[in-house]
Amino acid sequence: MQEYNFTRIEAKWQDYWETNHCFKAEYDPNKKKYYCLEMFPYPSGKLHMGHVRNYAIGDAIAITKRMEGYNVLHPIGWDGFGLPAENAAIQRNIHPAKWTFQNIDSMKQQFKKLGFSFDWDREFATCEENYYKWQQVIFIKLYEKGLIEKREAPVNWCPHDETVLANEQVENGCCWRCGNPIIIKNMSQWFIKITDYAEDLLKDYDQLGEWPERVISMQKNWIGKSYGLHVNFKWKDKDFPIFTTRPDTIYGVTFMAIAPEHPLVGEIIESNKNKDELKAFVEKTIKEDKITRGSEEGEKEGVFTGEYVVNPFNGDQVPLYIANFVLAEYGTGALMAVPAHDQRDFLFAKKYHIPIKVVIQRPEKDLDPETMDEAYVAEGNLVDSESFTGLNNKKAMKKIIKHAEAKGFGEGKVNYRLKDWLISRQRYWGNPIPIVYCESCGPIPVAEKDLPVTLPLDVEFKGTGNPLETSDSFKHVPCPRCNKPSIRETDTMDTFVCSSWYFLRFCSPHEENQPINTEEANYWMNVDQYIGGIEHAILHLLYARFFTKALKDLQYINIDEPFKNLLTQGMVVSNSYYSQKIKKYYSPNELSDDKKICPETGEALIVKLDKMSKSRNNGVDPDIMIGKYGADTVRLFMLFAAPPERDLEWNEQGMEGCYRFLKRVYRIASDFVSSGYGDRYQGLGLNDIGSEESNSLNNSSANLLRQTHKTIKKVTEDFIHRLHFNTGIASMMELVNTLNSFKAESDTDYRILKVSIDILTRLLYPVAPHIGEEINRMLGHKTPLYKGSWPSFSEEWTQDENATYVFQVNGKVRAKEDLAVSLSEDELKDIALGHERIQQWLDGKKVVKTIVVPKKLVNIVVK
RNA sequence: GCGAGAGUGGUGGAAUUGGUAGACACGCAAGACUUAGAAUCUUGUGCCUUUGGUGUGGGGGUUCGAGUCCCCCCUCUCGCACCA
Repeated sequence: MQEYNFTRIEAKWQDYWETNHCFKAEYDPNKKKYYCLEMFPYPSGKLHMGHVRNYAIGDAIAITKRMEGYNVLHPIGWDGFGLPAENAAIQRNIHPAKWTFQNIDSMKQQFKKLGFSFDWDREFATCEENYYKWQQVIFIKLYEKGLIEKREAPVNWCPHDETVLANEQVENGCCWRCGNPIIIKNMSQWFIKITDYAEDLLKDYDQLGEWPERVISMQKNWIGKSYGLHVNFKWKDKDFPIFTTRPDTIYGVTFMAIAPEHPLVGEIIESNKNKDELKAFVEKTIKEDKITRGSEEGEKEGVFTGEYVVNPFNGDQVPLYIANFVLAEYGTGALMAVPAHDQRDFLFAKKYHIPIKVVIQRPEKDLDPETMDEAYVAEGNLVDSESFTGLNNKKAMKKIIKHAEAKGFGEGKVNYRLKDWLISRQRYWGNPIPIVYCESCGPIPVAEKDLPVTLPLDVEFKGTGNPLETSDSFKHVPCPRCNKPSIRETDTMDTFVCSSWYFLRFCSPHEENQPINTEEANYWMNVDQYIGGIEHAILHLLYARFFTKALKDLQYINIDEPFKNLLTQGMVVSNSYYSQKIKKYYSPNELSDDKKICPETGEALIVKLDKMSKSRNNGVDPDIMIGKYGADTVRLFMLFAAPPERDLEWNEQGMEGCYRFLKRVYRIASDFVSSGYGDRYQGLGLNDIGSEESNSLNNSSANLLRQTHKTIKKVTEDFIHRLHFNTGIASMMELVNTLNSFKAESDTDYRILKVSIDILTRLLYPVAPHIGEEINRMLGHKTPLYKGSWPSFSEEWTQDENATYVFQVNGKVRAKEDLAVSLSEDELKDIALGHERIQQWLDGKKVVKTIVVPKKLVNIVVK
């Protein structure tokens, strides 16, 4: 018997796959395609277990689909631009490009050691000229189409990373990357008009296949569509527009509120005698960070401006307040307030003694501003609303909007919470925005023949300011149109732009004349299965959906949605051990066996499950695990321990279990080979077990044959239809348990054994490919499994001859019996009723009813 | 507050259509082999007062039968959150 030597086996097959380019995907319109893609990694330097899980899932899918006969595209590349490279430059004086490519090299080695079936011939990094050049071309096309513009706006500025951020990249008022609070600044910046596509983004969810409900709901939430009335109030002679989703309450407006950041604020407070006081309030509020202002507990504050605004519906003059809770970026930055029917307005009115006017009365007709202690927000009939009085408030909405439209002071409007995507970044290690500013011509795109605009080397990384500003050779260039000395844009693009179309470039990565080869992209797209972390629910997934739509409108492709099916895998988590006293996370290896006591202070440590990370000191190094157990075991465990969408708890003992399983598989196969029967049955397949032969089998080989068919059925269902690898693997373990105790004696037994091991090998291949190929070769197959086919089963052989019937009395199990499935309902009934153990329970009772469920149970109902 | 998801043995998890709850694995226990250990193998393992009772967060309901369907409640995780 040979030992399971994973080191030798894995090196051998990895070498074979690489040398023979086994997973190279070829464009062939005559073949049915399958595009399997995992979110490409940021080259941080080392793979972590989260990566291993992500790619183990994707690879299992890719391999299965190949075996099913699809032409599979399974590419890999690198999200090469980004801030960590620049930070490394500042801290360690290494150029971002060098740092990035070194990291790519080492991660690539790790990928190879894991044996993933990527098409390495399509590999690229977004920081390579041949990629970012084409992104600059796309930028210019979008710019020329009016989908990109530069404008002055209040934007999110991260003082720590010294760059602006898109709305999507601010979490709870903090930078998504470094976690420091952001501040709002007015700056002139580049925006991509994603808002033009808000409606398409909402509409096309129905083109998607399997997407997690929560991702869609998060996106819908983010886009934030609402219907309402855009109406012009009047301040002095000026229009004072607001947006409301409650036009039915328009006659109940008793004050107006405006955001402190609103451009009209200066003018409004100009003539006030308490001007300085008002100014102080505005400045104080703007300075407060977003978290305080946005929190629920945050006090609602405002100041009266001394000005009045006129309601165009009834001519009412209502006081105008500047209030801290009004958002400058939503709607028009000002709002109408109806204290009687909006809780926030109600609290504000009470605080500042503003009148309350009821315009919706509930059926009891008892609403009275004097006695109300909260706003009435339910349905009712309008009162005090001129010609609309008496109408149900919901029905009145449309009529009120129509009225405003007829009178010309307002219109029905759809409002979105989604803002345009701010893509400027004041950083070096990103794709340069290909624009030159000329004094006479204005902003001019760089000519395509001069692309790409490359990143200069004569820059300094000082840790303050944009390093590109320090490069004279980069900044000072002639105008592309008139040749006059001009200044080049020094902002680079948000790295999320790079990841918004990489899946399209994978379809034709070597295309030399355009960003995307339309024919090939139309063949491969869309991505049939996309796999990645939930953290990109809004960011990357929304941007990529938008980009796909915009590129369709530029006629590069003919599809609306990039990702047909999305799988968001859970995190890999493990226990973290935290000492509160010395504020330190311990690695499990530093602790004694019970892991609960701090070795330095003796206090009880805080133990909890956390996402694996460096900062919590609870990470497990994939390299060490691969060295100890082999890539197949590591991959198998990642798939076996939990279904993909759930968080996976790291447990090295679980790894041991998977390792034992593979060793057992290997032993069974090598025992068979050394039995001498291996050679005799070369080429023998499952379907070669003839029906005559199969009818004359003894019990144990008939069982094995049946279980083999059943395992194919189960694994097919789990791997292909449900993507629940854990249960498919479990059923293979059951088969192995049977094989383990199977004693082959006759020639027929050996034939069945051979076929069963063969099938097991093929089912195992997607989740443990090295050992799969090795055993396949050991069994004498000349064709490697990567060219093999997915096994099929015969339905007939998945059916047992006998089933364990449960006999119940009044729904309680009282007896069990193995019986032939061919028995009729009446026969079953008789057997159950005549059963000794059952009769005890029938004694003195009357049988009311008997239920027979084929192959399952007989339930006798008695009184 | 709104939205989504989850709650099953000592642990990870299974039960796809209402039909034996706990597959598979870990752990644990006993045993075999061994001078001993490691490895491997065998057997057992929800709980209890065991011819039986009880059990899928809690309470009710539908049904011959509920982890699964319906109603109410509790807890946890994630996302959004003054969105006018």
